[in-house]
Amino acid sequence: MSSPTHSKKETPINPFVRVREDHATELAEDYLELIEDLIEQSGEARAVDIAAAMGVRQVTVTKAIGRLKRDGLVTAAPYRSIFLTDQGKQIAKRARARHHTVLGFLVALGVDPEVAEIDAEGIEHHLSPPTFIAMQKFIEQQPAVA
Amino acid sequence: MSSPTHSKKETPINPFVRVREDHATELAEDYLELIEDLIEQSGEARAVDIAAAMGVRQVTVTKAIGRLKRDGLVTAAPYRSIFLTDQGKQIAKRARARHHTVLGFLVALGVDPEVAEIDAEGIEHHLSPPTFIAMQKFIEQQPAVA
DNA sequence: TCCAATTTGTAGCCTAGGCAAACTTTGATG
DNA sequence: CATCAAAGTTTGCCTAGGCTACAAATTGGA
Ligand SMILES: [Mn+2]
Ligand SMILES: [Mn+2]
Ligand SMILES: [Mn+2]
Ligand SMILES: [Mn+2]
Repeated sequence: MSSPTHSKKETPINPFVRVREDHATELAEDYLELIEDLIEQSGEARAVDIAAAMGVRQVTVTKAIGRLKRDGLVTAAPYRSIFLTDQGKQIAKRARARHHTVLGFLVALGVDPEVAEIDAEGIEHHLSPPTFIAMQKFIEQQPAVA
Repeated sequence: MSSPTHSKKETPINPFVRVREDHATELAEDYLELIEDLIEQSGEARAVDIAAAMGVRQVTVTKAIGRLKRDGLVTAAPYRSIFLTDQGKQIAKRARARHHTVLGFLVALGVDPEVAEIDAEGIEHHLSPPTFIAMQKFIEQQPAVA
């Protein structure tokens, strides 16, 4: 047969549909990356610290963690800190690499690092592979900053 | 007095808070731009066309238009087409200019125009003024494509 | 040890933004 | 000018992701 019935996920042609899909996975990616950062930095990820970093209330974190648990991305026991599953770690790793690249790209473009950090947090979820690759190439082609 | 009590809107320092704010205004911007496009192209903006363009059902458009009406950005009477208020037109104009710049930037970066169109639809809502200006400068500095 | 501050959980509320199903209005056409 | 298909509305439902208020558990310090 030509053209397999199911490839991977049918990339939508409609830009607005794509944006909605991007947003559906956004919060998970940001949470997972943050949880890994907290474990790295302070030894564990507590809801209170996640809440402070995300700028939301703890109860909002609790509900989000519940969804991540449901989706098999974290493990969490009551009154205990939060851990990533293998799948969660994979997503966190990719999210971090992507974030790093977008940040580097914006800085290479001449944007102040503080502003770049803020904008990267939103932009990073809306990049097709070709756009991401173009950003990587741009960074490489940049002459090292003096 | 030094530092006025209220400036304009207190730009948040927390990237995640900024992203949430960006998303809160996103749908309005995209709808308004689209409505103006439809009026330009076909003489009027009908819910059925908005729905097709956005990739949602008509009832979803109806509800969204209700929010835009509530916020003073459109006028709409039952079973009639939709019009922008002056405020709605302003937002649409800015959104279109911004969209155009982001698209041009991605193409200048070497991204295929079709892909650029898709990615621009998400990226455009997450740009600080300095990043936007950096994109404009990059476009200008680009040698004209042969 | 114990107790009070911190942290987490629970209950209940809200808005945005999606959907399907059924009903109503409009307007083109015979 | 009656009909009927297309368009729009209404109703009711859902999930995500916010919030407050209050209850319960944990834990470090006296
Ligand atoms: Mn992000
Ligand atoms: Mn976004
Ligand atoms: Mn958009
Ligand atoms: Mn747009």
